[in-house]
Amino acid sequence: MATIYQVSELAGVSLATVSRVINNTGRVSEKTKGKVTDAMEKLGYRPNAMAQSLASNRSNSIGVLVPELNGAFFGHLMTGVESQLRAANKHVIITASHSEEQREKDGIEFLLSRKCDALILHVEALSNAYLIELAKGDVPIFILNRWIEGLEDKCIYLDNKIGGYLAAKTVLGKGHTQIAYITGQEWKTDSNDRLFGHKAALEEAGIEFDEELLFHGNFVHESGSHGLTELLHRGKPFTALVCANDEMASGAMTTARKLGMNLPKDLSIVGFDNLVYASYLYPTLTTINYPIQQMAKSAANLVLREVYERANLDVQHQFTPKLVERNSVKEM
Amino acid sequence: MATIYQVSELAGVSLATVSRVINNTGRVSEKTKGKVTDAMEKLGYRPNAMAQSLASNRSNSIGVLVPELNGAFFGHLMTGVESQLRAANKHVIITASHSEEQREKDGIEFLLSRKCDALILHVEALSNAYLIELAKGDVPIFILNRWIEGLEDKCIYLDNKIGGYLAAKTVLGKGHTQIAYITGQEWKTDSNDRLFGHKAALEEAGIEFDEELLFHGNFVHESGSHGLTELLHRGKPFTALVCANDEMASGAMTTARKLGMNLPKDLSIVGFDNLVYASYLYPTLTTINYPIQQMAKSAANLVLREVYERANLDVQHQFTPKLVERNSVKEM
DNA sequence: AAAAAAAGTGTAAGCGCTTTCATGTTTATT
DNA sequence: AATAAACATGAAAGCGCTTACACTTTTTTT
Repeated sequence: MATIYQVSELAGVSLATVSRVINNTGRVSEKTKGKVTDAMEKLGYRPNAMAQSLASNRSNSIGVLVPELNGAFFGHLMTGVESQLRAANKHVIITASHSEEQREKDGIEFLLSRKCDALILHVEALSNAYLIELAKGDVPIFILNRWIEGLEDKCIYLDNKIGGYLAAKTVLGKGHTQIAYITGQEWKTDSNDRLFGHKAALEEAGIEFDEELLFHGNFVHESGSHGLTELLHRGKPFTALVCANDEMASGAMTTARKLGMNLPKDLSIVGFDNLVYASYLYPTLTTINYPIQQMAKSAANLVLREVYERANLDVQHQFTPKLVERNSVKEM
Repeated sequence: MATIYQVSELAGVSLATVSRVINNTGRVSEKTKGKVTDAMEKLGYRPNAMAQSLASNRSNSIGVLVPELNGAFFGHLMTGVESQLRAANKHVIITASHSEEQREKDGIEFLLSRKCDALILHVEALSNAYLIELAKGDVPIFILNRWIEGLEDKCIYLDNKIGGYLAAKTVLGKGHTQIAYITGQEWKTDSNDRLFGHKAALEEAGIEFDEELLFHGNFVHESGSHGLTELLHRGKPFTALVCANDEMASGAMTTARKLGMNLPKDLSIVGFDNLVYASYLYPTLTTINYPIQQMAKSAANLVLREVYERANLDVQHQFTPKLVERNSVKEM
């Protein structure tokens, strides 16, 4: 592999000049630039990213921490970040944390040791205090899908309350009044905000929220199944079920069918996230769209702007979810 | 950030000694090692990965190229690779190519410029010749989901022929004789192998393969929809439809339902891949399991063994798909 | 107890680049 | 034509680490 030294020799200029043309910094005459690019071409020269990083104290890499590498949701997140950053010739180092506090810490430590210029984090178990402390360090961090007081300008998040409100409104609007709800983990703000929105819509409609119609799930398919079974078992009637995410909604659908229910005739269901497969289900699932890819792009742009001083990048901090109406809610 | 120099000073030893304890190379007495680790601890020292790479000519990073970052299939691939490599304190740089030849080349070039120690590639558009040439370069490459003559020991792949055979056997075994087939792109070996297996099973059963019952899709949801519409339109009757992957199968299911068909009563369907959502569909989809995560782990182990000289790692080159029987195929 | 081998540690030369500062060369200004 | 400003280039000092080699000390062998 050719080095910058060989390029400089072939071009008949100094190292410094070659470096200038590589980075497009400082002044170089057109003529010299031509000689250098020719030499680079001829040698098939490719700068050594490690040496560049060491010398410039920039690694041009951005660490990304997500709970899982698989899963439709995080797939879109990664796609959004990677495509945007790659276009700027930066690269992403992705690692998974499985939503466990220790693994989230390890993941961050790992990315930090890799000398990332910035971190984009989708963390759930770590406390606000920890993140605020982390943000004081040398490496800028940006937080996806979470709002933290004091770190507002580092956060990109969705208004889950409105989402929860919209979901409830949908079934309410179709005349349902007996509405069950399957929520996610209590310690996740997403869960709480969605539930908060749900309750607000209920209250607005003059319907009292009934704890008996609430099941505490954990955002995975199975918990949607268990949830419906349990709710049915409690004996309190309901005509609609809103789930805090699509996965649980699909779990509930599977179980409903197993129990011989006819959907949406016997039960209306709405989800949250709008995963790809929401429209593959039967009936196709009415849900709340989570523009995660777009949000991830915003996060990438934020990094580009704050860390690499790129201009004219459009960054939006708060996003608003929208209803995606399909066929899983029937008119009463 | 503390440097190795400060550690050596605090510990009262030389740089070389500190380096030895960091890397666990060469000999260091227990006593000295203790002093060094204490000093590292006290300073919160974290080696600068860039400097290490530059000096050792090892980046400890492995490049991974996949068509998409989202999508259930590649999610599992990435999970398999990342978890295994991360455990070995290596890190992965993931980039997406969208199955286009130029972007696959660009992706590889990009990873190479990052000084990856090895590349794990899931490429589709690049020719065998190109890959064979690439393999001659300095950076070892490993190929996932493809078998290339001359690169056998760099490849980890699935026997798609058996998979196609199994899928056909399933419907055949239930008494179906009029079987339609939706295939993927002709230039993808996966498509061809699966179709090959399909035809073999048919032949074995004494059934002639009918071109009229074959639709050329492209592995995405919509093409399953179009496929079924078109096949139905041709007028040739069939009681079973086997699709070259689950995505197309789910597309076909959506359309079947839209046309008022009752599944699996009016049409039996089988897929391929066993994506997570295959069991969320209605009816739950009978399909062929693609152990991609396990295969990805094998690829990671292969890298660890070949590039980082780790021993005792279990590497399997060829995998055999298995049938996952669910409810989308009815007994004739 | 002397010789040989092994163990433990340090010195110093890079790895391939960026960047500051100095210097030489043009071009514009009066 | 003399002077100042702007432009173009090079020399050299690192960035934080690894590693070949040399050297000293300890242990083993005879």
